[in-house]
Amino acid sequence: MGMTDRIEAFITELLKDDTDEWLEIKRNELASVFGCVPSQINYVIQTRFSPDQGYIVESRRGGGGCLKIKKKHHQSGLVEHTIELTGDSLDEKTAKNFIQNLLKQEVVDEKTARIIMSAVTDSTLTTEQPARDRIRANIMKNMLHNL
Amino acid sequence: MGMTDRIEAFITELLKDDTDEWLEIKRNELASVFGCVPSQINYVIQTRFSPDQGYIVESRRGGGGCLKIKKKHHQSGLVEHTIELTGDSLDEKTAKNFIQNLLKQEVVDEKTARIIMSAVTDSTLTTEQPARDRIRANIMKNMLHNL
DNA sequence: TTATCAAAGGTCAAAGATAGTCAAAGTCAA
DNA sequence: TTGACTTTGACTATCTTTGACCTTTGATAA
Repeated sequence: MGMTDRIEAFITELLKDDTDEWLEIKRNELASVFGCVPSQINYVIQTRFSPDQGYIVESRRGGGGCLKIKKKHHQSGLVEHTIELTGDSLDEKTAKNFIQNLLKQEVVDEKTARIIMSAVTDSTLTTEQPARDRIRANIMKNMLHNL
Repeated sequence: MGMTDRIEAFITELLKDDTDEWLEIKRNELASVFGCVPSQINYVIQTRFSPDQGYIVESRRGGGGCLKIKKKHHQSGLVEHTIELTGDSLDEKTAKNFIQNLLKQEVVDEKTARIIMSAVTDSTLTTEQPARDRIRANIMKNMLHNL
C-alpha cells in the first residue's frame, strides 16, 4: 500500500469518529507524520476526498491555517442525491467516483457496484462524444432508480 | 511445461487459499520471479483467467499498482451461453428474454435482473440504430461477465 | 495605520512507478 | 510446412511522488 492509500486510510479513520463535524488537520504536520512532502496531502484530498466522493473540504492559509474535511450527509438519501448530480451528462471518472461512493457508504455491495461499473465504462460505451456521456447518464440514472 | 502454464499453475495455487477474496499480485514482481517479460503476465491473464473461464480481473497502474484476481463463485453455464448468444448486436426484446430466463433459472436474483434490464432498455439507449443494438450487446456482455 | 515578514496552504509540471497494447519473432505439433 | 500458441520488447497509458514557485493570512514593527 502506497503513501496515498495510507494517508487516505488515516483520514478516513479520523472521520469515522467526528460524524457530522469538521475534521481539522494541519497539512504540514500530517505530511511530516507520514514523511512526505506537504503537497502530497493535496493530492490525497483531490483524488480521495472530492465532492464526487461525498466530501466537503475547506482550508485556510496563513498562521494557524488548516484543512477542514467533512463527510456529506444527505437527507433525501444518497441514491436520490446521486441521481440529481448525474444530470444529463456524465463522464467516466465521475461515474466511477459515484459508484465508489455508493460502495463506501454501503448503499450497494461490491458485486452490484461492479455490475453497474461494467455498464458505464468507456470500453462498453462505444459511441462518439458527446452522445456517450449522455447515454452514460441515462444508464446510470435508470440503474440507480432500480436499486 | 511452458512459461505460461507454469505461471498459470502458480496463480491457480494461490487462488486456492483465498476463497472468495481478491488475490493481489505485482505484475513486474511476478515476471521477475519467473524470469519473463512483464507483458507475459498479461498473456497468461488473457488466455487463462478470462471472464469466460470464470475469473474477474482488475488492475491499477502507477505507484503501488497491482493486479487483482478473483474466482467467480457461482459458475453457471447459462451465463456463458447467454454471452455467446448475445454476439455483437442485441435487440431489446431478446435482451428481455435473456434476462427473464436468467431470473427463472435463478442465476440472478430479482434485483440484479432489474438493474440489468434498466441498463439495456430502449428508453435508456437513446442512440440511433444500428449503434443502439451494438451498445446494448456490449453492455449486456459486460454485465454478464461480472455476475 | 501601513509596510513587512513569517507561517500556513495551493498549483503545476517533471520524474518515478506500475500496468496495458500490439505486432513481430519464436516454437511446436499435426 | 503450416497454423496455433507463446514469448518478447518497444511504445503507451495511468497513477503517484516530489519540489520549485505562488498566494493568502495574521502578527508585528515602524
